[in-house]
Amino acid sequence: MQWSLDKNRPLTPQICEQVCLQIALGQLQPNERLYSVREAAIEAGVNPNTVQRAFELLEGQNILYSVRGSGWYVSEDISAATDTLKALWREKTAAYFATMQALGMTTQAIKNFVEEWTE
Amino acid sequence: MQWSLDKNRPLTPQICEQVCLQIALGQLQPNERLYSVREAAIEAGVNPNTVQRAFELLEGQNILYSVRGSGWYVSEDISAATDTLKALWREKTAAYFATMQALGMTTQAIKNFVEEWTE
DNA sequence: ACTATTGTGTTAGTGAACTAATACACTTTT
DNA sequence: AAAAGTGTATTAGTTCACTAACACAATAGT
Repeated sequence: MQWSLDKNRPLTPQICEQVCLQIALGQLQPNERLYSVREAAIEAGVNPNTVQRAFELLEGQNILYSVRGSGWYVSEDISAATDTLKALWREKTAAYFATMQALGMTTQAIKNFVEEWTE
Repeated sequence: MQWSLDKNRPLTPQICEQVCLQIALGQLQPNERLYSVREAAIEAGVNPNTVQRAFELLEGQNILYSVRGSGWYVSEDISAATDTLKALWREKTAAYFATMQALGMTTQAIKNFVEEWTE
């Protein structure tokens, strides 16, 4: 899997998010083995400890599980991953609205601004 | 002026943004004197050095100017402040779109999601 | 003139989030 | 059995953003 990490934001949550997304998109199947902590760290250009921490967080959410000496695997039930992804959408959007309101925009003004957005 | 600062984000840019907004809203008039660095620091619950750094950044953008021994003042021409505010809107929105796309959403999906948003 | 208040500069300390470098135990492969 | 690869744990170092505590110079109010 390929990583696109923003060096200016905390890496650990970014890794969590991208693994969640790959699972939700079906590009990582239930019980499929991930790259090892060391491999993924090299691939993502990040320290192995950071990957380890991210995977442990995902384990706590029942999105991954580990087998000592063998590797990390996608959980049998991927609903935790999709739920987390949806929660992230809401979270990021709420934060965006809060930020824009702090910059003097009303809810309706934000909606109009987004509607007219072209990238 | 009253401050609403999010402890979890860098304080300096937040201070800059809020001063910009107050100027753009006309609640700080051209050549009006701000609270002193020390006063503002107490008011915002922040270290004086942080306020100092924020004001210096705003000075570099021609939004504020300082008079040694006297205080900080709003620039005669407030267009820099309103320009900065609009730039911030674009910047935050671009970042939001980038984040949501990294979480698997298309541009159109984001627009729909925002349209239906209720807080 | 005196004093308080101002902007300004410097140095040191803190916490979070990583990086770096190991070491150890367990599996898998050979 | 041996070697290589794995998860896991620990300790130390780094960077960034901010806090903390001053010191100094210029202005304003008395």
